[in-house]
Amino acid sequence: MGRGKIEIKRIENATNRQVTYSKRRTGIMKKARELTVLCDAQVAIIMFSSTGNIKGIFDRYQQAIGTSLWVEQQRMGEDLDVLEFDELRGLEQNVDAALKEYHVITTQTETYKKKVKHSYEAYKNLQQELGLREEPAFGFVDNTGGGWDGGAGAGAGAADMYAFRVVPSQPNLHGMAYGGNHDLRLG
Amino acid sequence: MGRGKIEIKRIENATNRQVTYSKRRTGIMKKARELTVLCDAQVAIIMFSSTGNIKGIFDRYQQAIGTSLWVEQQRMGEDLDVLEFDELRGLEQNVDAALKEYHVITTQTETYKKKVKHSYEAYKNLQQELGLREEPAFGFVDNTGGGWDGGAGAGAGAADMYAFRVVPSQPNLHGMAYGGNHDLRLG
DNA sequence: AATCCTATATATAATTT
DNA sequence: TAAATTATATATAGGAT
Repeated sequence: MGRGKIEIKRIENATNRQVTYSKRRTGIMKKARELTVLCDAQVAIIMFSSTGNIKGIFDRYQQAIGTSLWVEQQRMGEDLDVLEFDELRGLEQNVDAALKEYHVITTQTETYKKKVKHSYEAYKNLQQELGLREEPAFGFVDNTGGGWDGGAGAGAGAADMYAFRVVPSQPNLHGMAYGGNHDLRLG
Repeated sequence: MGRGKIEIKRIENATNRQVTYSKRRTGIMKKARELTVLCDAQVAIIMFSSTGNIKGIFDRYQQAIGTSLWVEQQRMGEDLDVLEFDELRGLEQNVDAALKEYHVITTQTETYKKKVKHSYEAYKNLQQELGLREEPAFGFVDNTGGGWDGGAGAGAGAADMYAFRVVPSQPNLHGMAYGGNHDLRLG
């Protein structure tokens, strides 16, 4: 897709890798946005690039907490970025941080909202039937508020934004309380 | 990108919409897979198409529970699908179901695993500092098991799979127990 | 290291099978 | 309908700024 054909294997040169990441990320996000519009679909994309420099990360962190750890945009078709890093903690010796980028693209319709609600109920049932026992450590969150309909009657075709972030813990699927074993010792 | 140029707006014809969804989904997944390889990045994509017929959905559901609600693949660069639907529940009148498709593409390195662990710790701290209070309803889950390193020493470059699914609830960020108000009444 | 610039590689809309 | 085929629209690699 360019002047030359490239083999799909890790780009060893860090600069080139970052450039390619940036370009291709843009491309994927564009396509995802198109898909949401064309097919009335919901697409959520989370990308974690393994590159990124500490200065840039720290700058973005400061900017982020300037408002909130959540950086939300309610306009449809916009991207959403949330960043967090380990520099902040300083509890380990690792020097270069993970730059995490969260992107969510979504189209929200009343019809969809209903469907999600139904699936949610169905899923709860399935969990019981299957007796799942995993204790997940991360959480995909719906930040639209307490309920599925957020406010008043809500006009058809209203746009909402779903977002993702890392959360500290979750109960297991049988109602266990928060506070399990999360001693994340390395090696 | 085809015989004719199309305008980026909802495709009204349901058949065409589904065809386009399918084709473009394949395209996006391919690009995401390439990105993970080229840039040593982690990319998670979740797509919810609003179309899909009941028969096909039910077939896929049966296939899914034939093994597990989780359909996992440990090979790197593979996709992951988890499906659930509201036909199963039948608690509402809605006829056509939401077909949900979860796709996760990931490259897992020891370095990355460390970074995630650090970010996780950092995030916990930030949450306390910011006093976040949201009670998310969905969860992005890490299904690699109890800890970050799953087993023994673990060889460098080992591939793990992160997956996403809907979970029934989460505690808030201050340690509240599972079992809050999740009465999802519709409008 | 971002942004612009093309030549080329890919994705895909329309069409055919 | 679904799958293969193409003509065309887009994405992007490599280069210049």
